[in-house]
Amino acid sequence: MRTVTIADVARHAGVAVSTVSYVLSGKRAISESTSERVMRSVRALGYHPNAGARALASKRSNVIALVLPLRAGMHLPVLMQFATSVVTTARRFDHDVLLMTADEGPDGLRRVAASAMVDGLVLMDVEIHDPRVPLLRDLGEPSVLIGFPADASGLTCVDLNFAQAGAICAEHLAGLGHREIALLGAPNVVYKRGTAFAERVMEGFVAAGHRHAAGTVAWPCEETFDEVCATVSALLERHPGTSGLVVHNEAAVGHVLGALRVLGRRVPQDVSVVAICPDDVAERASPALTSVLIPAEDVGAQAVNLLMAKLEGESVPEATLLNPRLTVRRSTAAR
Amino acid sequence: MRTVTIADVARHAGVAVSTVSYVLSGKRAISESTSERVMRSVRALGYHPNAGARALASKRSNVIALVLPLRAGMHLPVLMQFATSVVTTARRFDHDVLLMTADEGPDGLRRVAASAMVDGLVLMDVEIHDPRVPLLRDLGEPSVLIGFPADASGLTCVDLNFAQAGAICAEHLAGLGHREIALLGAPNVVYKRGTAFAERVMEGFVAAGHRHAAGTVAWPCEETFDEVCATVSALLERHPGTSGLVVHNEAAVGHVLGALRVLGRRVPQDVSVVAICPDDVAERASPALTSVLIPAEDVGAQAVNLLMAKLEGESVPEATLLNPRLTVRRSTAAR
DNA sequence: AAGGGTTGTCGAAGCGCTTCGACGCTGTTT
DNA sequence: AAACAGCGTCGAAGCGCTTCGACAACCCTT
Repeated sequence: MRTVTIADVARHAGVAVSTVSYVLSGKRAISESTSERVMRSVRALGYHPNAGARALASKRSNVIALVLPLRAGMHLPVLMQFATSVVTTARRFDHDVLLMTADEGPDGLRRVAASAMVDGLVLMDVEIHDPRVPLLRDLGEPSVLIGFPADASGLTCVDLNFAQAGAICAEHLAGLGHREIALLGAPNVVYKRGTAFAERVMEGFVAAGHRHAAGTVAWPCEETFDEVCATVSALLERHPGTSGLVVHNEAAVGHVLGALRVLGRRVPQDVSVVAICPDDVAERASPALTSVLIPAEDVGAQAVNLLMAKLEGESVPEATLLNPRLTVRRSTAAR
Repeated sequence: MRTVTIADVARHAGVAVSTVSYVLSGKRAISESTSERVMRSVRALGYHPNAGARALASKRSNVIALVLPLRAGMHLPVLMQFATSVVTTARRFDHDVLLMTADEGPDGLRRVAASAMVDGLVLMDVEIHDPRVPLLRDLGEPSVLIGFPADASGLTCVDLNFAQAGAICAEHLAGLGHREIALLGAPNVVYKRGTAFAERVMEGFVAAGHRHAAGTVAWPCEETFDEVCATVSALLERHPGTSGLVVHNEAAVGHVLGALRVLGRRVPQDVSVVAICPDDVAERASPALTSVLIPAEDVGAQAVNLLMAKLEGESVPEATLLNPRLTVRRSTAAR
C-alpha cells in the first residue's frame, strides 16, 4: 500500500496538483465545485500531506519545540500539565510539538533551529540566570519563555503572577482577622538557585501583609517530615501569636498538617492554613485545604497562543502574567 | 544570513554535493583526506542538514513519537521521568521526539504516520483495554508500548515487573519474620479501570506471601487523609496481628504514616512499612521508608532501544520486564 | 466592439537532500 | 599486455510539496 501523494489526489479529482494545494491551503480562490471535488478525493484516498515535503517547499515545519529545563530531579507534576496543554493548544493551530531537554545544551537549540525542524520555541521553567536565554537572543528564532529571566527585554515571557499569589493568601487571612501570619516556603536551596517565583511569592505575601496591618514572617522550609516538624514548632515558639499559615511547598504541605496535629494545634480552630498547590493535593489533605492554584494549563496555552501570534508576524507584549485563583476550603476560619 | 546548504559545503570543500552527503552518512567509502576536508567545511560554515529535505529524500524523519495517555488528571510524576529518558535516549540515536497526547484519538496517530513525520511510536502508560492498541495494529508503524494490553501478541511491550515488585515487598517482610502482612493499594477506581500494574502488584504480593507462609491481605486505598486513616484502622482491627504493611499508592503513603502515628503504632517497632514509590518520596517520610523503586528512566530508555532495533529491521522480544529494586531504609525491622 | 479587471486553473520551477549508475583511477590477476 | 576488480568521486534524477507567472474565460466599462 504505497502512500498517497498530492499527485494521486489531483489525478483522482481531475485537476492540477497546484489546484489541490490551493484548495488545501486556501491561499488562492478556488471555485466551490472544484474545491468540493478535491476534498472528496482527499477523503476517498485518505490523503495526508507529507510533512517533509511540505516543510521543504514552504519553509514552515508546523512544529514547535518545547524545551524542558536542564535541572534533573525536577519532577514537578505541574510540568506534565504544562506540557500537555502546550501540545493540545499547538494542535489547535495545526502544529505539532517536538520535545527537547535542555541537557543537549546550546547546540541542541541551534540544531533544531538550523535544521528547520521547528518554527519556534517554548522554553519551560526559565530561571533568573538561565543559560538558554542569551543563546536564544542571537538565535533569532521566534520563542516564548515560561518564567522570567533577569533581563527579559526583547523576549516574550509568560508566567503565573506569583507576587499576587502570595498577596492573595495574605489578604485572605488578614480578611479573616488574623493579625500575625507566616509563610513557609521552598527549601533553602531553591532561593539560593535564584528561582524567581519563590522569591516573588514571599515579596507579595509580605507586602500584602503590611498593607493590611498584619505581622508577617517568611521562612524557607525543607521537605522531610522531621524538618518540617522542627520548623513549624520553632516558628510557633518564636511567634506564638501566629494564627495564619501559608505553605508554598508542595512536598511539605502534608507534613505541615501532620506537624500541627502532633503539636496539638487544630486546623482551622487554632491555626488557619492556606496552601499554594494543585487542587488535588489540597483536596486530599485533612481538613481539605484552602488553596491557591497554579493554573498550569492556562500558562501553557497562553505561551502557545503568543508564539503563534509571533509566527504570524504580529507583535505581542513582552510580559504576560496570569492571575492565580484562591479556592476556600475547610482549613481557614475567622479568628 | 541565509541558511547554509549542502551545496555551500560542497563548494567550500571543492567536492560534489553527493560526496558531502556520503561523508556525512558514511554510506560509501570516502578517502580520509576528502572526508576531513569536508568535515572542516561543515564546521567552518556551521552546516546543519535541513530536516525536511532529508526526510523527503531518505524517507526517514529521524523523529519518533511519544504518545501520552488520554486520561486526564493523570499526574503521575514518573510520567515526566519517562518522557525525559525517552528524549535523552532517542538523542543518543540521533533521533528527536514528537510529543503527542492521545486525545486527538486514532486520527492523530494516523496523521503522524501517514504524513511521514515520525519513523516509529512509543506509547506510554498503556492499559489493559487500551483503545490505541487495535489502531496501532493496522497502522503497521514500528512501535513500542510501555505497559501491557490484554492481547500483546505481535506487539513489543516494556514494563516494570510489577508482580515482582509486590513479591519483593512480601519477601522482605517475611524475611524479617513478619507472619501477617497487608498491602494497601491504589484507589478502587484504578482496579475498576483495569490498570494492569495495580493488579499485578497484588498478585505478586499474595503469591510471595503464600510461598513464605505469611498471611496476606490486600486492600484498595483511597487518597484523602481521613479515608486512609479509616482504612488503616479498619485493617488493623480486622487483622490485629498485622505487623508488616506495603503501600502501593504514592499519594497515600504520607497519610499512612500519619494515620499510624495517630493510632499510636510506632514504625518500625510495631509495624514495618514498605512503600512502592519514588526514592525522594521515601526519603522525605519519617522515618525514611524502605521502598521499591519504579525505574522510570530504565523503562523509557529500554523502550527507545527496542524501537531503534525495530527500525533497523532487527527482531526484538515481544515482552521485556524490568526488575524493581528494593532499598532498605528505617521503616522496616525484624519482628 | 474594444479594452480592462477579476476569477479560477494550470504548468513548471524549485526547496535541499539522498541515492543510483557511471566513470576514471590504481592495482591485481591472468 | 589485456582484462578485471575495487575504490573514490561525480552528475543527475527524483522525493512530494508550494508558489509564481501565465492565461483562458468571463463580466464590466467605455
